[in-house]
Amino acid sequence: MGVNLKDIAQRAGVSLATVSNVVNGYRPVGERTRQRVQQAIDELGYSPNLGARHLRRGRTGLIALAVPELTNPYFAELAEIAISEAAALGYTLVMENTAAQREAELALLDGSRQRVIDGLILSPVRVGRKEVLARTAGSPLVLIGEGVYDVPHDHIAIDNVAASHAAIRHLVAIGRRRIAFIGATPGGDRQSAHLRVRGYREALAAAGLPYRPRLVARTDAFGRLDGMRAMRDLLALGDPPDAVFGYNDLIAIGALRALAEAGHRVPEDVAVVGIDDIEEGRFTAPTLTTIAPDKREIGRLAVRRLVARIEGAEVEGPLTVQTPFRLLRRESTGTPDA
Amino acid sequence: MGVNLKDIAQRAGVSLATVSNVVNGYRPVGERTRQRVQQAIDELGYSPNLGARHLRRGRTGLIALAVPELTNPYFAELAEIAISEAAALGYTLVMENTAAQREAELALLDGSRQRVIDGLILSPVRVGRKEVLARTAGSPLVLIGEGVYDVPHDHIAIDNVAASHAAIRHLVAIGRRRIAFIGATPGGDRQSAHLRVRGYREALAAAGLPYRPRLVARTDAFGRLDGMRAMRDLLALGDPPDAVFGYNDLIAIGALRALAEAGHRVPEDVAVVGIDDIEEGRFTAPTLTTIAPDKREIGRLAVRRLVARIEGAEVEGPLTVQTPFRLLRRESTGTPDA
DNA sequence: TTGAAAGCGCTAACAC
DNA sequence: GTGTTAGCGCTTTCAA
Repeated sequence: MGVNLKDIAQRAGVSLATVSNVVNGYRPVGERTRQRVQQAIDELGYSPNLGARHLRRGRTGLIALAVPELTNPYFAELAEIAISEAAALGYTLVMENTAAQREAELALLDGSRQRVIDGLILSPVRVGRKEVLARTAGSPLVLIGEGVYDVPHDHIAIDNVAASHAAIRHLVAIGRRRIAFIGATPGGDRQSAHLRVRGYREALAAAGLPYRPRLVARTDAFGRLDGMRAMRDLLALGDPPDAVFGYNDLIAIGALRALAEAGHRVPEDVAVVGIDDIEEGRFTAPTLTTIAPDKREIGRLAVRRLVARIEGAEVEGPLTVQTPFRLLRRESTGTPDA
Repeated sequence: MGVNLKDIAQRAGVSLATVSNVVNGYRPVGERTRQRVQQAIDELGYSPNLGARHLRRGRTGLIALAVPELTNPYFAELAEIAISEAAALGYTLVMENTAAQREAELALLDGSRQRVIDGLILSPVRVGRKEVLARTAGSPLVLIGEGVYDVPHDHIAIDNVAASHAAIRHLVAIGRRRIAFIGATPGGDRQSAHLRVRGYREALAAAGLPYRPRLVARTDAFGRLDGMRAMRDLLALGDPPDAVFGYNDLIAIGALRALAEAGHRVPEDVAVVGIDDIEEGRFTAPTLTTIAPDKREIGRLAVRRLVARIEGAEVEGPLTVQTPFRLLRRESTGTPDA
């Protein structure tokens, strides 16, 4: 249907190769020839058939970003950044939704889809080191977020333990003593949940506060509903917490809701902190204090690393990059930043 | 790099065509032969090169979903549905973010990208009938959401006017008289904003209430921040509203925030209604009354229509499909559903 | 500086 | 039921 190289070559009275060279600049073309070709291209409205180009080059120009839940604003915000970065580098980004399913993550790793995409950015939650190592697909892989360590792939993440420390230190600094954590995982999954719990425990210890297992609430998933339910359970304890640190902002927002329903004041009765800095947290009542990862940095770095690997470029620096984060104090801990 | 048809053919001692037939079922293959081929496929770990297949078939297997903002949960939720529906039909869905930019929408319509994708689902906000008609790209187009009418393309949307009616009727029914609208557009863009304003005016008239232009707040964009600012302005009026209808849930949530900051009670002083039924609205304090479009229906229908067009199937029924919606009463209008 | 031509891996029309 | 083969549109080597 479309106009192709041959049409242009005929119209301009040159060979296919010459047209290709005008389009790709693979080797020099005489000025007059180039003009004739360019004119033909403009007149006929040619644009290359990327499928054919990719077949020839052995690449598709597609990279995938696989996230456990697209409806988590954190991933939506990350996706928006990654999409534009990929476009800037001449790649098209395909979104995959693993729905936090182990099979979906394995399928991605093992490349049932892999023949179509040149590389994969994966936020793993149900697979670990072993599964990543067992990967057979040959295309580059960049891991983001969760903690699958000691694998021969690029990995972009914040320092989860340090992030927890920062959150807990803040809560301790405003005088809280019974600090709960919501979002521990039942199984061995969600490495980052383990890391965040570890940071929580370490920070409690550093502050001289006791670790109370009953204040660590497990959840099956990591959405608002999970946070709300867990908070209700915590409030039902004989001696409820005076602060809550959520695995992520959605959980913290769910906790805010449960607290409001139960008539507790935030932050007076209970202070709340999350992680992710999703926009929603700036509009809750009260606004949500959070640990803000540098999403722009994560999204851009992940795409750039992946593309560099695909194109065989040298990548300097270590495989694992820890991106910075900041504590954003807002109303839910009573001490908004300026 | 990968294993290809030829490798399998050699291994199994058959021709390329036979292997292709085993894989695609284009024509029958003898049972014994099929087994030998299947064994070779399993042993060598073959999976077809989709690029080559698509080149041959003249299709890429890619469809695009272009939305004005991926970080609007409405679109994220819609995308999640569309991605899985596309996968079920054997297509891969590519997300495009137009960022509500006219140029981005035009580029999509006119197919600078079009050679790679088999079809496009577009939520237009800055282009109208004329631009859609001027489209040169030949691949199928399905419009969702906004009101670009009288064009020869499938269009899936809710009845915006009727949705407004439902919202306003509800507010009138609970005794509100000074009902504001937030999210009118300055220029000629966002057809749906015009339609929603029209529904608002019609419903006011039907209820015998005066139309007060000062209660219609314009916004540049349609996020939480826009809603918050507009609400602040409305509150600064000599005679502020006793109810607010937001163009969408994000705007309504921004309005909630402004009301909370100003110390107004919702719904006692001001009732609030949005449109979209994003999950966030179930967790705000108070929870948000909203008009809930059937996102699942919209997402699935859009993908199915598009695929049907791509594959040249007969599509019955009219081009424009209006999907159902429901009013979900929650705390922000004081009368939660059961 | 330009042209001719060999495929990339696959499908489908045409043979047998 | 199976094999042979001509391309899909493009890039890139080899020649001129």
